[in-house]
Amino acid sequence: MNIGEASQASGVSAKMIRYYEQIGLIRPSARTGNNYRVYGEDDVHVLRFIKRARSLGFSLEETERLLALWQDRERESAAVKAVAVEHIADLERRIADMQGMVKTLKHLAHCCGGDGRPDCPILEDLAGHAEPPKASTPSSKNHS
Amino acid sequence: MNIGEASQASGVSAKMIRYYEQIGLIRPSARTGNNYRVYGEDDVHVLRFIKRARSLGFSLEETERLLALWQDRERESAAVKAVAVEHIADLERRIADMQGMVKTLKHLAHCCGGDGRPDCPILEDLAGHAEPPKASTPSSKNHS
DNA sequence: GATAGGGCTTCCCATCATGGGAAGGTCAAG
DNA sequence: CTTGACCTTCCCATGATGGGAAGCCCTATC
Repeated sequence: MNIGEASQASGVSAKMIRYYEQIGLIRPSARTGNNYRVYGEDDVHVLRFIKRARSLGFSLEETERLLALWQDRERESAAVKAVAVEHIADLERRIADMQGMVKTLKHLAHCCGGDGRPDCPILEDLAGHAEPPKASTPSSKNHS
Repeated sequence: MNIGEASQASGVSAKMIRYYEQIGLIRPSARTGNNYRVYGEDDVHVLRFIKRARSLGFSLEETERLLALWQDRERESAAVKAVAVEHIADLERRIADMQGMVKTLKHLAHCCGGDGRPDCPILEDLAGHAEPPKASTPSSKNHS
């Protein structure tokens, strides 16, 4: 199997497969005479494992740990669970942060007329109790 | 005011102040004879505005738009609200994504014994219906 | 006056995971 | 033999931030 076929079969882009190899997440694959990478079914399973882990939000580092545990027949499921639980906590922290933002923003947006007038509680919040400066941003932005 | 003092006063690191200047988010400040950047109260207000916007999750690009609107006396509050509303939608999308992950992970973690035995539904989920390969990850990781 | 320390300057590099694209080799079909 | 679709490596970009080096400047202390 070529890298393109492995990519198709696993859903991981060829670019990423090479990258994973480069950072040592997966082993360097075998090569054919023309220097093409060759993959087998096992490799595709590994790639799918990685893809699934990524889709659950695990970092590549965590994915590496999970991959190692997967291969270890002597693993204790507690070790796997620990990785998952920590990740859940991280996700929940980030969710809470974003929910805080949403709450504030919704309140401000609710209070904002959203009409043709310039008065805007959103800007007032961002500004604190300060007046806008005369010209603080580069007014002439010739970015072509 | 030096950059260090402006940093103190605004809560934005000196490094970031220079960066914001570099990317054109804020104007290049005046300089003293010794080439030090000098800031005034207005600059600090702008930095605080940026900081507050960032803390609400706005990207620097969105922050730039908000900053421009802040300075524009002729703005329509609808324009500001539009930026905010779009950002809220983005946050809610990301929150929903993460909540999906959390839901799945919690279920899996709940089903996992978390004990000394190797059986683990978390790994089973990640693996699909595949068996772990003999050796897919670099086993000897001499990363010092 | 010399020296030490702290602040400032610029410049380069690292993060994390991914994509884009160039330059060049290889293969299969027409 | 050409064309097109692969593959290879290498470099660059993203977004927002931090780390750190080399070198200049100012002030306080001895």
